[in-house]
Amino acid sequence: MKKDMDRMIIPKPAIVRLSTLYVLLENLEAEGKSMIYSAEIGKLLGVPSHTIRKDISFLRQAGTGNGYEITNLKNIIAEYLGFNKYKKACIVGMGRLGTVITTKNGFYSNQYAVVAGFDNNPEKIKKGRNDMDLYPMSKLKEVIDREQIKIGIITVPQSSARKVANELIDCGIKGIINFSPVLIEINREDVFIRNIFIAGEFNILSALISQYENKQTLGE
Amino acid sequence: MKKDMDRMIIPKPAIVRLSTLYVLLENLEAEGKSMIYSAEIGKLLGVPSHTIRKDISFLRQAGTGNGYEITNLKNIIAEYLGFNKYKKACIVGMGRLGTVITTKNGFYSNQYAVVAGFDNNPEKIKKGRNDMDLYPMSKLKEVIDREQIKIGIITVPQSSARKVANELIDCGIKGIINFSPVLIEINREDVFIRNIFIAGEFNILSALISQYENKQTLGE
DNA sequence: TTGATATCGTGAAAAGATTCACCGGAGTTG
DNA sequence: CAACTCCGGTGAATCTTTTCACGATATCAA
Repeated sequence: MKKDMDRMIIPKPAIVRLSTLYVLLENLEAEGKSMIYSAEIGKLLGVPSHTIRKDISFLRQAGTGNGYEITNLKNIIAEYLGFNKYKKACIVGMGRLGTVITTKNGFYSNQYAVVAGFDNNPEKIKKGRNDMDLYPMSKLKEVIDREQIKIGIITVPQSSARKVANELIDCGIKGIINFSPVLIEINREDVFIRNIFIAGEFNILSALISQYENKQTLGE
Repeated sequence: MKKDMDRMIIPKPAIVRLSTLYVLLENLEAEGKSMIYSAEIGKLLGVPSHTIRKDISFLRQAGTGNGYEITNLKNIIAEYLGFNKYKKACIVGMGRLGTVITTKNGFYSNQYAVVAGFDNNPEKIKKGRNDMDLYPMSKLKEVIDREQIKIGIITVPQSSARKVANELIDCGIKGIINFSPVLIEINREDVFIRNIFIAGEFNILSALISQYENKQTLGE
């Protein structure tokens, strides 16, 4: 029953899709649904059903041939992709955005826990409005080590984002979600950065829309 | 001097990179820098220099052979990708996240304007704390038509996200930035959705980190 | 002007991701 | 227990994207 033996490398886009699928399955499970078909998933995710089947087939252990059992599929994805390994995160920058993001109001899954918040403004770390512990920046390494945190969120202003990113990496953080509108230089293949770049999203949409329009015009 | 004639189709990932590059160039320009090399850009964006050169070469009109003039490159990208076409956006959901995102605190580029905010809670649209006009949901179509808005931001709770997305699309919106933690069904190729999915980002990082670790273990 | 150096631009090769098409197993029906 | 239908699984074909390698062009110094 070779499980780890032939664990192949999954295309990155497939990882991203499966990660999203996982959240979808969580939602469906909460709604009380128990089975789902590839075609249905595809519709919900906006991708063709064969893409879904292929993605799932990379896991090499899923279905029985007739639909997917939601809880089971969810667990297989979590296990295969290692979701259960790194559940703790910390956040640097307790301004308004940082506070909103980490408030348990449904904008982040309760599967993960943001266990520590940092800011170098003492005022910001006084307010006990959050569900997590707040610390000054000087405690960064201590807390990350103690809590074994591997994921960091950056919500500091532009000017200090890069510095903070480097500090996090030095403290052993392996994954960063960056909300600050600045690009972070990465030159280590063992650290992953997800830039959530609101200004960039506008540009991307703008470009996609007008590229689509051009295509239409050319085609006619 | 055929410009539009041989306008080729640019790979989507290249569009996304160029869109990000644009924001980088804005930053650099603001810092007073005037020239930049592909290697430098690559370092800042975390991609190899040849990828940058290739991306820029899709534009077919850029360099002189020795570095890029920042302002010029910026303008070429904007022109080619149509950034100057759709600058107006609206936002639905004036809760805390919606308010933070649209506050001019540096989290979104001043190149775009969120000109209207909607909410169906009359309380939320009373506070004059924002820089934009606020309306009840009933005015959606009227305002979108009048202002010729093509981009919409969704910051409503999970339960109504899908409904809101459909309403926006019905009103003629062509690009959506969705912050709600729910997947939106799209079955129109003329509407583009960018899901900013915080819970999903955690999963993705978690998966990338553990996939990396597996690779390391296998390789040794 | 000439040579040396640095950097871009791009066609072609390689790698990577998606789509296709068909096989086979699981339910279902009579 | 066939026969039929519906789906998932997956190798192979196709399509897309990235990487490579090298010719061409600009810059600078002497």
